[in-house]
Amino acid sequence: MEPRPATVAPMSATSASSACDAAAPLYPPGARVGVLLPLPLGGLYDYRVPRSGPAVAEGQPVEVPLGKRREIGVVWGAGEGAVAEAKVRDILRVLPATPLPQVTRRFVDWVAAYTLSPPGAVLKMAISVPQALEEPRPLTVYGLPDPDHPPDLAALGVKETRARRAVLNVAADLPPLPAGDLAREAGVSDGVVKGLAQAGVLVPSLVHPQLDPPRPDPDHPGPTLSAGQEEIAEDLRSRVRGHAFSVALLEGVTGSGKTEVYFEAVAEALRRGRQVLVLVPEISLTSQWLSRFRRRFGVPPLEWHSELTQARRRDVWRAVANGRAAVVVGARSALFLPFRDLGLVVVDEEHEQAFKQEDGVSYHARDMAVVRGQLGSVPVVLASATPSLETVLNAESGRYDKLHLPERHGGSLLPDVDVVDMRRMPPEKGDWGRSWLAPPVVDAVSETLERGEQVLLFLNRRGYAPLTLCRTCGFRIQCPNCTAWLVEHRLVRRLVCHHCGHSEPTPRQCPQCGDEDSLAACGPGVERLAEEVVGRWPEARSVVVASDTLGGPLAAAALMERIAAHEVDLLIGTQVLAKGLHFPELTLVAVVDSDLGLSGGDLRAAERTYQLLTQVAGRAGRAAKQGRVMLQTYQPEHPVIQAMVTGETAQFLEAEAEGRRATSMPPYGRLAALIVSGEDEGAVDAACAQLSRAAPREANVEVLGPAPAPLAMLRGRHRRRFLLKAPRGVRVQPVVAAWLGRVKVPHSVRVQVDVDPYSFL
DNA sequence: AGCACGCCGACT
DNA sequence: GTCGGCGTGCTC
Repeated sequence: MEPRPATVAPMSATSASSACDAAAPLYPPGARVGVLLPLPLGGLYDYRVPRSGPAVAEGQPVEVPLGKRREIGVVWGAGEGAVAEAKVRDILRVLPATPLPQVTRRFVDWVAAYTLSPPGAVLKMAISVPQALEEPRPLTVYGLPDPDHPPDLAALGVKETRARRAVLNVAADLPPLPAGDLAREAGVSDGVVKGLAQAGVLVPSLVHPQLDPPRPDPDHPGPTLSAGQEEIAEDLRSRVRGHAFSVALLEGVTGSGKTEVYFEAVAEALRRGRQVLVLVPEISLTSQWLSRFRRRFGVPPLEWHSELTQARRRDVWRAVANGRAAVVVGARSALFLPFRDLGLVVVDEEHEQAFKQEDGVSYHARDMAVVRGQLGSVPVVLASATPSLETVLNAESGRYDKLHLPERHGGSLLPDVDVVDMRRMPPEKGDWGRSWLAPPVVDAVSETLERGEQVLLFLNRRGYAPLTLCRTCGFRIQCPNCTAWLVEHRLVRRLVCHHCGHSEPTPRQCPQCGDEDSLAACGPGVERLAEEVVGRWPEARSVVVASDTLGGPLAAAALMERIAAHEVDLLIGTQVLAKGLHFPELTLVAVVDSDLGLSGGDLRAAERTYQLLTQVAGRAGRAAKQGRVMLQTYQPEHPVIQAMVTGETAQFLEAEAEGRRATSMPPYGRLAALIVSGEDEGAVDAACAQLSRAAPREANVEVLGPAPAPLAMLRGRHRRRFLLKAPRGVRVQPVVAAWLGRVKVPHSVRVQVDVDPYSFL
């Protein structure tokens, strides 16, 4: 398998996938097979197919002995024969699950090779719910022996009571149900049901429940598309019909109806009985997306994300594997679900950084989605209002097809963008303390509220203040585990580290000099901004919306409903409010600190800030009313701010691309990062010295580092970073693999590889 | 990832 | 003299 960067050089076309792996090799009893275990082992382990049992297919989940324990693994191929015959042990058990599809297996291998991870670590993501591979546990359900005839209680010697009558009435109308469900329906305790079963009035039976989600209806009456939208929708439909790999960049400003357009591709896949995967950056924020899906297709899709219960994950995994799941919307890990017959992959908000997994196997879900599409001969749709530079350049080079939705659907206009130069119009202090809003913004907020419309004050900083220092001695409160300041969260009266989650009660005295009440908050967070809002507009109904104030997904959805219903006048929010939400009455968006993301020397700082500002701006004036955006900035001349004002996105991206080209940075050059970490700083440095000595000396490869990682200490581990730079055409994997092969670092030091690093943290 | 083996400090 | 710390290595 040739690992190649998905976004740089597509692999040769692969043969069309089939719904079942009819051609999967079978290994007869006695054969030696290579089994991939979901452990970081490096390769396959050989086992023997038991002589007493049946043949085993490639892809078959099996249980094998490993040392003195048992592990679940997957038959990956023929045995390699490198291990002494005497060491090879028998497979213990063939699991009652269908083989992992061939495309999924090839995908696991591909991702492992590309990310330089052990294949087992990738397999672990693909079989993340081992229970899904076992026989479903039978469930006892209770029903009437003959639904058409009410039971003769007297004949069975059972006294008729009100509660029993209720249960029997319910049982007559419903299919057999578990005792608890039946009791709940009847409004009694389940003892009544059990009692009736004991007496023989209700009869138990065993069922193997399986998730059978309602099929989304492609022909459910949905919203009507404009002619422009319809044309693009048809293009997408034909890709789905064509059954071949392609990548389409679906670009359109916020509010142009991208979602409804790609829903037509989803509908086409449904008509053809094929499965659809929609990747979204953060599943907890998709309540509005889900209701749009339900409006279009009548029923909700299946969800896949880390907050699902184990039982739910097991059921969804099985439903995907057996083809009952028609549409799955999920976070990046959904890529590794064992789709039986995938017909379309959509990556929504493809520019989002959340698609890049940083810990463990580090991969970019958007790029791997393209690979998944290629391996399965499936069209891929990348949707965004602000596509990433990588994707834009791929579209320009013709590798991806660009589909452009030009205007806002429904005739609403893009908002006006005003720059507020904070150097010339500084905030004026009020009774409530410091102010963070410039006078023109204050006026605009007042006017908007007077008109009865909604306002969003956007500040991408959680908590009360990003830094707390002592006025007496200058001490700054730092995280004990990380190189980062603790952030005061006044609502919960704690100082919190936003990197490792450490938190401690806010002290009354300075931890260094012991002075009472000397600690001063520095700079604003959303909680502090809220003080100003309450001071200035006491009668406005305001709410702080940040990831840590949302509560669970249910509470978040409820809040969004309240906002949409205009039960709130003034939103003070972080980036959780920036994306994909539709609030018709929201007409003014003020960005409190437009420059926030620009500092820090991150390769993609400007691009990201531009994307975030565009997304936030898109929240303004999405319905009939004209929206307005105000950007508070200390750098009004910065290209990002200028691009926001003029709307010249192409020009901005071109300048950004030029900068990357000049420095040979992605997407014009290739990067791989090594993150060396450990609790013992000396050991980390020693390992770095070794790595330095062994660094590749190829002419076209450059190695930078070791440098302290931007968070030099994270979660109590000291961190150093190497950055390997290579021209675009070079495959960095063999170079890095050879490099790592030349050094041997102690167990206590970890070296993580990040091919195509995104954040530089 | 587990789990055992193995070689140096504080306990019965 | 043992119990146990976790550093190193192996598991087909």
